[in-house]
Amino acid sequence: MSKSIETQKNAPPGRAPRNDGSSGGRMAGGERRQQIVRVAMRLFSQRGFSGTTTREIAQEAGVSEAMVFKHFATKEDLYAAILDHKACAGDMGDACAALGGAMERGDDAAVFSGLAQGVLHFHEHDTDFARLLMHSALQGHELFQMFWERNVRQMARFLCGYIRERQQAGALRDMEPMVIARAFIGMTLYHSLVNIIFDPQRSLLDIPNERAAQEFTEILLHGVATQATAGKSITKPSGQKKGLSTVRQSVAIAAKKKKSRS
Amino acid sequence: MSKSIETQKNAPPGRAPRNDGSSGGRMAGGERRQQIVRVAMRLFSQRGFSGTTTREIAQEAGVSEAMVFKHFATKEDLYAAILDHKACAGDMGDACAALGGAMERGDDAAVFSGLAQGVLHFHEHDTDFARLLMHSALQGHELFQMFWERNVRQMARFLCGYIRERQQAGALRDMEPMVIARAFIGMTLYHSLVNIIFDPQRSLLDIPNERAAQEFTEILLHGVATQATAGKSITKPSGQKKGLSTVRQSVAIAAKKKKSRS
DNA sequence: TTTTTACAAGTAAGCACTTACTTACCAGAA
DNA sequence: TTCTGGTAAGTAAGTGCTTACTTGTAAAAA
Repeated sequence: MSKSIETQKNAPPGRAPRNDGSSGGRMAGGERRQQIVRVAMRLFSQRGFSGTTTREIAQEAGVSEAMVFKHFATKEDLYAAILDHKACAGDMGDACAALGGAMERGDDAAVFSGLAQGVLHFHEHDTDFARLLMHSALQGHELFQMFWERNVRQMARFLCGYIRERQQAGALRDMEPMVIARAFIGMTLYHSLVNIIFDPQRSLLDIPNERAAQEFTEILLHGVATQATAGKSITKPSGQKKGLSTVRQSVAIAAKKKKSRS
Repeated sequence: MSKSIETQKNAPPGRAPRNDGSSGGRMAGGERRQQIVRVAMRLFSQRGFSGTTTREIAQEAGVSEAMVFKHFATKEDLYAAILDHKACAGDMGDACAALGGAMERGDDAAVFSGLAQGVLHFHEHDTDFARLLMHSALQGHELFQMFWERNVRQMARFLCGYIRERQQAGALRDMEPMVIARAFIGMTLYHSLVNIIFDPQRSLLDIPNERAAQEFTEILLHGVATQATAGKSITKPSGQKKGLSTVRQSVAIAAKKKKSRS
């Protein structure tokens, strides 16, 4: 829990709070700063960086434009402050730690399902930040790169490590672990994107996060083919299937060579 | 390097050369219009709508700003023209038609793999449009809504129909078809998004589209668990599983009522 | 000739950011 | 307690620059 910088300092000494800041009135510097950040995040996430004016931010925060520039030297600085603060906050370590037990038990369903639920819940209860991230990704902002490195990439590698272990234990099939990781993160993250951005009315599919996580896990682990078909399909080498398994074998070999990558 | 590339085509018909279109010179109205659209799409996709100026567009197209407004009454009109043109062009009917053979044969692997390849190739060779779509989705532009209705939603419903058929034929397990469709489209589309936007250097995973399509299909149909594990997990009814299947049954009933597609 | 394609040179509005000034708050001297 | 001065929180009204969009005019094509 890094309660970095921000506020803390100028403690209001036992005085009447006086002011919720929603409009007009005076506020302690730190609080006002936080409020501006909150408002700015909402607006940036809705309209994008260049689609949001500093005047709008000031207006919604109930202060004059000059106040915004008292706290942040430039508009870009304000943007960076948001991404910076949030990117560092989301640690991803907590999420992984919560899965520790399931991992040691080798309970794959719990591991994958827990991971998916973590991601889905995070996005659901911080929609603004998720949208902001998409904006900054499209914009190619360097702070998105940072977020990608610190969170997504880390998670993918972590998941890969677990998958490799389980493959060696014989519980998972011998496929390129990163492909499996991408498939699962893909189902989950895409589902979030649809819920948040593409189809917030959920006109196509409207299920609670827990169930989505379970179903995706079920699909990842066991597939959607019936067992009869599954067995047939795996053992029987049709033309196309043969091609596939050849590819897969060469991949497995390549993967072993590449093992140095941590 | 800012010299606009574009222009090549429009054969000057044995006339005074005069014009390569790159700067100055005359062009037939329709061609110039198309060129402006092409340039605008590239810029909008890179910097977003409000991040792109009409001056930049004119400059890159090798004309004056006034020309842009001769062809498009407003900047918004230009934006709409792009989305409109492309959204209507991508028919999704072709893609589905190409899968017809595989569908009649009941070759699930070919159907899913073909679909994934279609999507992956489309995004790869029209990266600008994919990025533009993301921008317009975030912006909540009405033309994205249209694209979603006409393409993504249609594809999802189509896929659902196929999945239902195959479930009734006993080839696929009895899960909510839309969940399966979302899972598969999710793997595929997320993979595209990573390649195009999040990690264009492909630092985590760099495989050709054909292989990605095959591997995702394999995962969807058969899962990643080994068969021993798979059998155990499917037959053994844990508490969680029971709850899940109850939900699934009610869904299946609802699905039967809805069945209009033949 | 007329029509179409083009652009230089605008204009008014909007933008990020600044300046010069006012107000609220609180510690400590009277 | 009551003054009082230092300072942080606040603003109205700019600054100069950029933006989307226009106008008037020239010239190539038909």
